[in-house]
Amino acid sequence: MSSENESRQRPGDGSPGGPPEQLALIREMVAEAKAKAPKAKPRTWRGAALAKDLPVARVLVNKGVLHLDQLWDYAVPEELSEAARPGVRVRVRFGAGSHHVHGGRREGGRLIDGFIVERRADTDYHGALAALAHVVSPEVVLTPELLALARAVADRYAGSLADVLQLALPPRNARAEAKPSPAPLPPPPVPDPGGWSRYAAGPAFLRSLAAGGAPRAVWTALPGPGWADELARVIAATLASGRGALAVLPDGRSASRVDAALTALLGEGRHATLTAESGPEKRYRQWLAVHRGSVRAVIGTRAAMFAPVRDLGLVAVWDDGDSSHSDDRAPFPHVREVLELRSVSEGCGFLAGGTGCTVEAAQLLASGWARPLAADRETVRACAPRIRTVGDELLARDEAARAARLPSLAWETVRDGLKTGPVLVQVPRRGYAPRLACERCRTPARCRACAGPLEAPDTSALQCGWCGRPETAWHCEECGSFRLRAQVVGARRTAEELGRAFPAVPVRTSGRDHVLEEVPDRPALVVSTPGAEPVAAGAGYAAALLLDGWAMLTRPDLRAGEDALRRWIAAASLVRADGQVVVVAEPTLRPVQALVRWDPAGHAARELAERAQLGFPPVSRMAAVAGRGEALEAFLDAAELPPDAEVLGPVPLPGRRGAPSPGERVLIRVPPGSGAALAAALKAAQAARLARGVAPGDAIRVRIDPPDIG
DNA sequence: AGCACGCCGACT
DNA sequence: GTCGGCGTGCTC
Repeated sequence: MSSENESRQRPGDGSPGGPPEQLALIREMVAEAKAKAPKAKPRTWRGAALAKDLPVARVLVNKGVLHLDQLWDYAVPEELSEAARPGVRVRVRFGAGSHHVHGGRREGGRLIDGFIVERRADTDYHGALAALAHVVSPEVVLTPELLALARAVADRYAGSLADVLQLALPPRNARAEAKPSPAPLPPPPVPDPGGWSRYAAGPAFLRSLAAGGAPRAVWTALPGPGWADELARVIAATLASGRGALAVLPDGRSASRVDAALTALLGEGRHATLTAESGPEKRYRQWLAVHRGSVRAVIGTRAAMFAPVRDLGLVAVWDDGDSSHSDDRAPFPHVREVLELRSVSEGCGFLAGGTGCTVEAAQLLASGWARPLAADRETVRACAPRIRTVGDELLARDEAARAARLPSLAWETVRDGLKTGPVLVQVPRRGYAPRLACERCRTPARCRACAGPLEAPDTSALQCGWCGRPETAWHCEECGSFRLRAQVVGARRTAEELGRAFPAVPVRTSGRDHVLEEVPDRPALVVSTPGAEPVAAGAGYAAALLLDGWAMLTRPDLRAGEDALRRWIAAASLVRADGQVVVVAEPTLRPVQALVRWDPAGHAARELAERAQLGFPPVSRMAAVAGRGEALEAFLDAAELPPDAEVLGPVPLPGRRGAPSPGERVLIRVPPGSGAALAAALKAAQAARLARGVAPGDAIRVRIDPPDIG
């Protein structure tokens, strides 16, 4: 015993003469001995006045570590009984501490945050309970709905409940909490369908929401700026039923468009915007206004997917293919998946909308879980600009074009477009890593064993990026060619040269570092990377040029085709209906053809069928498990994976220059229906491993639905 | 992860 | 006998 313990001796202990360390030790040993005996009744340490009613609080401690992912019982002192309601934030002592008896309380461990989940009469714990240290605030923030959602998300992603709650609940702010939230406004009237009358099933979807129904749909939005107003109308229709609504958008720009549309439709005060841009106090104030029910509708970016909207009638996600819908913190939940869970557990409507269509959304349609909201072909043709393609073989043959690095059709389109308005030029971002593909027909080179992407770690050898199997005799399955190619052209330079070619016209750029919101309806060249395209004032761009399709299509990613199409469609949607679009990409490729026909949903459906056949996500569920060799091997041996799980790899992970090797990675794939079992097995294995304690260098990283499958 | 426990070797 | 090494196990 140290002298520190001496100073902690209880004042007025009644044994002033005894050696304090030894007395403390004896007391502690007695207490521990008692603690070991099984007991039915809750006990706390002598001297603590226990709450008369329900003296046990089941607490979720705010520690993300998986092996502590469980509830802990604490004694409720009488003076905290009133405030210690289920759902409030508390502080508790947690951790193997010096178990001194002090003032009749057990002390030790550090004070950490937690939430009361339940009040109970008794405990299953065979030991003396520590007491709640204090109730942080009387605000009931962890509602049963939110707890159930967080649990479902934690299970889905093999993560801990505490980690999910960290994403779901903004940090408390006392000042925001002290202010009362305004009284809620009465439900607004049912809106008229507006642009929804362009979709066969649109008006019925609105009517169902307004009548209290829970319809589920995948919405392939028509090109043009109408989508924000249409999204506002489904929210208004849901509010009209007396229920709440939630819409999640990929970025602040798109969120503010819907915000403006909803304000135009319903005025201020009926909705809150939850985006990362607000500071902590405002953020918590907005969250509280939603939680307290004074605001029934939420528009926000991905953290808003957990927004505690009262009596939820509709959840909506816009552009679910955008990568920012995937959270970047453990356990990496995806907005669309979380909203699906909410739709089921809270019995509300669901809408996944976008000008494009993801394979996951196509799966919701294919399974019958959601219905399509799409315009007929004639309407699509009337709203979409004309799309033409220039293959780069043609580019290669066209001498003049090669000199200017631009095919003549593209040149003419830009020149003609600039006569009447702005012209958008979309160029891929730097750092796009192309994958290997057939030199002749551009079919991606895949492993013959598992259909993973082939990679060339050095110039001589080919191997599979998933299972590591070397490939020594590749030939193209499609055309029989034996030659591969991988190449990215200097896209930015092309755009610069384009600017020089039209010296009389201003060139504006929009990219990741500075994103333009809008450009005026005047002739200008607007060079933008995908996702950063400014909206053109008025009816839209006169023309668009989509450059370096090859680079977009050959990224080493399962989603390359889907993603390229999504980005092309998004850019082409900003072009007015009588405008022209030229895409520089091989016209026989499926995403290119889908763009020309303006058929993103058809493309996604075909992609889905193909992935089902090849055993790819989202038809199969995949998990990535990464770590250092021996640790990874031990983890996989210990994990009780479902019998139908297939382990691909391991393959070495690409290391950062100068950093120690990140180890190796396996992909684990299970057929439909075994996803939950896989997540559970990985979570259990991880928990068991962490409970034993491992060196930091031996950490195993588990990720369900890894985003970067080659 | 912490942090304290326990059971072994060198010291006043 | 006592101080302290870090192996191992628990945290309501």
